[in-house]
Amino acid sequence: MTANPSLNKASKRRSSARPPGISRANARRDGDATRNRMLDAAEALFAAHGFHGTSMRDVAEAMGCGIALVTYHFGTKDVLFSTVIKRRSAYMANERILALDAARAKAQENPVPVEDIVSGYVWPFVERSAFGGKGWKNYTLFIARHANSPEFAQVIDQYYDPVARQYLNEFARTFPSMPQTDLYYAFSLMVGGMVSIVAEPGRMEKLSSGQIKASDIEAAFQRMLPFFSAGFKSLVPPSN
Amino acid sequence: MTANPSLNKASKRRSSARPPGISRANARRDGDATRNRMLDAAEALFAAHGFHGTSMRDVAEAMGCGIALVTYHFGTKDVLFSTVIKRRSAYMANERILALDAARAKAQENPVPVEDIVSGYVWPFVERSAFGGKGWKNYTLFIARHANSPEFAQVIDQYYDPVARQYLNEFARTFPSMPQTDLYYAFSLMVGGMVSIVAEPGRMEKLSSGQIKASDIEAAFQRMLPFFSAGFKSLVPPSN
DNA sequence: GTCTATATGGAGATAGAC
DNA sequence: GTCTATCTCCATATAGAC
Repeated sequence: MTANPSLNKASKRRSSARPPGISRANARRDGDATRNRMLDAAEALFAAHGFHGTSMRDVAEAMGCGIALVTYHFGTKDVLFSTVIKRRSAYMANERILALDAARAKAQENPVPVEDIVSGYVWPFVERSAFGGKGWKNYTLFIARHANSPEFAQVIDQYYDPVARQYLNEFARTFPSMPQTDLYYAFSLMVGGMVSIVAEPGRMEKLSSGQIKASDIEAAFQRMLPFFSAGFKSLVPPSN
Repeated sequence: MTANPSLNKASKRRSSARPPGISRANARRDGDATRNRMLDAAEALFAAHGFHGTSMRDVAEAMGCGIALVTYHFGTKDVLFSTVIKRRSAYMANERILALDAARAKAQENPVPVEDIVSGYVWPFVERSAFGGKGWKNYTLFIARHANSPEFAQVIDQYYDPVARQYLNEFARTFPSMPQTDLYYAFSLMVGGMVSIVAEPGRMEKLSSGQIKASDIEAAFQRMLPFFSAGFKSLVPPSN
């Protein structure tokens, strides 16, 4: 539930760090730290305005540097975009796998309860959105914004499909009588609902005339868990 | 289930139509027909590449005309965008209201079954996506693509909120013991799932290794209906 | 690793002829 | 109602100095 170790290595000094005693502190700065700040800026801008609504200039301006530095570090806008996903997807994949392993261990020989499978997939996303700080919040908005666009979903799925397949397999073990197609539909409805509810905190507030606190995403999870679990169960064919 | 009467008025001649016997058939064409073809082109392009990924030039090129004609008819890109929504939202709103009225009449004094409320809201969207032809298909993709982006959702909601509120009220009558907030969460999960499943037909095919026919969106509805209905019921507080 | 300068093309919007 | 021409600005990406 804490920061991913694999993310921390990005803040370590590289072997090509400048020798001590160099006066131009701003000139030769640490490249990895710069790249990370650039990813933060791009992540926030992509989340707020989308891929096509964000320019390399916008990223450079948010960084307080020239555009050339952005292309120096990432080459093209597409690489910058996919690197934003790559940076955080490993952590989420890991959390989801850990949750699945724990659920399996708890269930022992029995089928894993659907609530535990749903929770294992949904909670890491919701938890990071609510408690992961500004960076993770931007990232979940980023994902929500691009998830329904095939051109971007293709890039996103590249990082999320392997874990999604493991979860689909676990759902299949819990619901052995359910057709594969129904499992895919249910899984898709779950993911679509999950990302949409994280997408726009202010939206539900408007519909509900301010009854929902935008920051209270954790409360949303307490509804998603029974909602999705019951949804899965509803597709179990009647056993004659 | 047929075309909305309010859409047909767009194809009527305006009083400023050209007098009979004019030779330049291509020059002074019918403005409303042109506007509609332009909306078709913009709708398809916005659906495929999003607002920021589509240029006025793209729309003009798809039309086979100059850019000036697009700005002549719609002024700005924002107006073109919102007009795309406006053109079809009235039909959908009407279908949903008719379905709600029918469900109420069927239930008489009793609470309307949750399945009928869910169906009344979801079916018109799914039905148009599957059977409404290329224009409606593009429109549902258009909605799915922009639904999770606050800047666009604001424009979309402007046309959909009134009917959404009526449905929320009906859900509240069916589930009188359910807190309002839970109703909003459930409604949001339903809408998020609905649009995401229509968003990318090819996506589930990939996850399912081709077991789902992309065109078979109606089959998706048969899963959505029990899934969402069970989801709503799962949030009913236990009655002591 | 970071900068300035630039190459090349596309963006939204308007003017005014027909 | 439609066209050509154009204004002004911004896009991505690169070259080369420091």
